[in-house]
Amino acid sequence: MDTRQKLLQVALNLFSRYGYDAVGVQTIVEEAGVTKPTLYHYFGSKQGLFETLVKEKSQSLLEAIQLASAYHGDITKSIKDVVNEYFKYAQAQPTFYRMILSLWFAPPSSEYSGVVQELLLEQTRLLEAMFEAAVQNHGNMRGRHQQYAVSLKGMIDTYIGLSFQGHIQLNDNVLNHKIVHQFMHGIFS
Amino acid sequence: MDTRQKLLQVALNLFSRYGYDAVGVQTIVEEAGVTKPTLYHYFGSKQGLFETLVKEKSQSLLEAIQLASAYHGDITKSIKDVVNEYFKYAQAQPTFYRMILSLWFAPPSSEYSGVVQELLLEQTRLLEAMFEAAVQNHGNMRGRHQQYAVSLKGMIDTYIGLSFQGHIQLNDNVLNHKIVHQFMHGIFS
DNA sequence: GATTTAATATACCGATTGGTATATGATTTT
DNA sequence: AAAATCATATACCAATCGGTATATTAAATC
Repeated sequence: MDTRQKLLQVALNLFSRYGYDAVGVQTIVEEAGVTKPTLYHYFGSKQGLFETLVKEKSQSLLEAIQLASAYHGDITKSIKDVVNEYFKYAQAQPTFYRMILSLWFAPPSSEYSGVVQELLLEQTRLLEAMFEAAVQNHGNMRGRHQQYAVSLKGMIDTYIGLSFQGHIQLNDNVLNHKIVHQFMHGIFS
Repeated sequence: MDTRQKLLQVALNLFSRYGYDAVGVQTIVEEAGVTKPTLYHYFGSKQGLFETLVKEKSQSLLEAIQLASAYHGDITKSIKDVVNEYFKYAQAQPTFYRMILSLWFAPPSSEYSGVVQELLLEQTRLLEAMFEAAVQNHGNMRGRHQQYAVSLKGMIDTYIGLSFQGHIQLNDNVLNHKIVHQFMHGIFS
């Protein structure tokens, strides 16, 4: 692995395990087997390292959600696909997803909040677009895209969080079906 | 206000606004108008200050949930009361609740994680007891107390989080009713 | 009134923080 | 082959970190 990738990987592990603020630049470069100027050469700052990390790691998630959230006349199927992709990603990248979850409600003033909020916003946009497209067949959903998007996302993250704490397993088709069913029921009742 | 209370109040505001790690002891004592030995006299350490803060601030929430979660033959009503109390508390103590939310998924190694997890555990215990008591009238719930408890908590926190970000308003009886309805539907379907 | 205890301040500790000025090989471009 | 750029290291910076040894004042206890 080249130095740049090594730094990103080490940073992810450390940030995830101890938190962004608790990990010093010195620790990162030591574990990566390089020195500080190397890190600053690639990323400019600790914050720049974090931003690069989040953007590169989240790319595949955003692409997957974009595909899954396409609306083809069956909103229930789209939601199911979306939930599936989230669960798949959370299982494939648990360290990263855990880190993002832990920063969900981070204080807006913190230097890492901006990137995380941006990532969240992009996800919300994709989900909103899905609900917006479904309005043609479900008139009662009109004007509530954002609310649906954020509450679906909240529901998904809740279950992913529960899986991280060992309460449930995401590898469960029945669970997926129940979640979607529960969510749809919340919409149409 | 006496010095001790002042320190706790200042610490809460700073922790909530900038995050635990990002706030130095020096900043806290300056804003409180005292010096470091005073803080260490009362709380022993930065961590001790945080623990005291969490325990004192969460006491009223735990008491309210304990009362609301009592089971008197109508599980739907109990859940509704619980949700109500959570929403009331989150509105009364938004700064504190936001701080706790931001530490929900904090790395277990961090020095503040222990207290937060303990608080979460106490809440889960109360909710579990509620579902456990309801088993006599709802046999299909047997053996799932913990899962119900954590998912109800997750749902509540999701909505509280959404309100903090301006997406919804907790001051809405209809919302409360819908949440409980949605949750019950998830249980019995 | 004397003694103890609680509450506060001054001044300091070593360690660590994020970040950089400067230099040196290594690689690429011209 | 020369010049320029990239990638890395040594050695350092001021500032801040959490925490404390010591002293002093104020309040409570005897």
